[in-house]
Amino acid sequence: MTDNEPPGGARIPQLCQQCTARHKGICGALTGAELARMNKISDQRKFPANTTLYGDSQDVPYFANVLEGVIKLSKYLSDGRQQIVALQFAPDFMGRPFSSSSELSVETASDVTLCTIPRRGFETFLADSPGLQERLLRQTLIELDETREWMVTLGRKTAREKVASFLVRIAAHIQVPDSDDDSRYQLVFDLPLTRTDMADFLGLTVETVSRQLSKLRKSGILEITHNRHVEIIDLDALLGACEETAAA
Amino acid sequence: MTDNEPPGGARIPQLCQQCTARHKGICGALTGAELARMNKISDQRKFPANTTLYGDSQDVPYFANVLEGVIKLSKYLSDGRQQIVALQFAPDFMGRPFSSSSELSVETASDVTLCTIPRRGFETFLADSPGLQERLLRQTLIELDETREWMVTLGRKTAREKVASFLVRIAAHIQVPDSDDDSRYQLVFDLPLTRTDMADFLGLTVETVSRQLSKLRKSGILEITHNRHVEIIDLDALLGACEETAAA
DNA sequence: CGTAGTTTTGAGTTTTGTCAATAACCGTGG
DNA sequence: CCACGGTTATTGACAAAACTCAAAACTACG
Repeated sequence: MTDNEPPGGARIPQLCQQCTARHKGICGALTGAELARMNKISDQRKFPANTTLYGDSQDVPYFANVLEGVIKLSKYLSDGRQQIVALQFAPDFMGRPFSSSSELSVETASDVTLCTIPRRGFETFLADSPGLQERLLRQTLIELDETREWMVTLGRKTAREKVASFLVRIAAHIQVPDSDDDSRYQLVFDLPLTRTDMADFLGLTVETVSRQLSKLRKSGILEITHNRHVEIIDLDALLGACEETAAA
Repeated sequence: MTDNEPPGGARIPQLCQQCTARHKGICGALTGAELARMNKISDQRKFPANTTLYGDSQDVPYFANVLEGVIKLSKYLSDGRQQIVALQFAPDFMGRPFSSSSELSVETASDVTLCTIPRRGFETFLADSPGLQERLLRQTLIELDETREWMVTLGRKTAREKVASFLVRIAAHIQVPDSDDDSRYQLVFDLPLTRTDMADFLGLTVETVSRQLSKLRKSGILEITHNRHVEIIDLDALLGACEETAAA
């Protein structure tokens, strides 16, 4: 592929063409020319699992599209209790424009590839492009919806329902390398979180998470090998376990 | 005050001038001319406590600024378990542009005054005014921050900490009629929620909420009369009770 | 193979939930 | 002003769910 700019300046950069985020992510709002400009200031970077990208009370110095892997956003109480408040999967957009008063810690849960964009550059960009701003508003509203959905899980579900809901959530969002299965749920995947992280996402203890997983395993709903590798055997039963009716 | 339009068309409508939302709410982003246009299609309306403004899975047909009172947004599980996912106080903006896939029920918790704007009108407005869109994005991001903050309460705090956190939250947000006290927290106020609603916001049962309130009362941190009327006696102790360290 | 880190399992305790009874509050009408 | 009925809140006794602490099993990796 040549690098010649066509007269209109609307060529889509090579890098962005391959990028998953091109279709569903924030960049989908951009014109070819804008993409080219964005591409100039953005940077593809890889991080190993369990890297702290950014700690408390500091502004993240860049925005990013998650291209691969899972990011966890968490909050801490002063005595160390932790709550994971969001997981971000590809092609989610990561970052908080207009600076954040909320103190969040941003860590990679698995190996992660990001397309990073320096904060400053992105914010001028945002001011120029109403399309981008609308896209960002839409994505933020969706995140808000999902966060509220998870509040129901945290506040009102039992340990069993929480664990089942977590597995379903992962099955719905995770990307499995060379899987041609693009149905609604992945039935086979590796958990991107340790038991401790799962507990911190679900508002439970490690032991409770482990016990509930064991029960799901023993009742034949799923299989777990090597701690992380999950196969969902009975999807309907798992979906049912996300919200069990008292009666019956 | 005369009603003559000045040459520039930038007069601020009488109604909006008085409106609380004028300063902090969504309308602060508007120019005088825009306010006038918005004012033509908006409508001030009062609702008694415990009115369902909008039920599940329907789009709210209007947007609104909350001028007075408290709105609760809640979600239900199929067996009736309820979780309140947000409380909206004046001058919050209420509504979900671009339609919502999430099924929310919107009810008044107290008597409420709204400045309503028909959905259609607001959305064309939004498309025209980048300032409004940015304002909306900012407010949505703040809501997301607050929701995440509350997730920590739901997932990781004890019953006592939850109840204390709730009281502090109310003290920080509620408007008290003819109070000249504009400090950070109102020390005297009426609870806008029943014990049942408090329980549904905190992920607890009514009985647990009641017991924790009794304990706070008996330890001299606050007084409660007529069920709803709260006086905070020892604010520091209450703030401390929001996040208690294991040690000690 | 051995070691460090994770996960699972067990036993006992604590917190919170459940069920049931009592008490307080609110509006209405005598 | 007080009595009444309906609703809402409190309290108690008990049960269940989830947590804590401790030990054993598994996994990954040198």
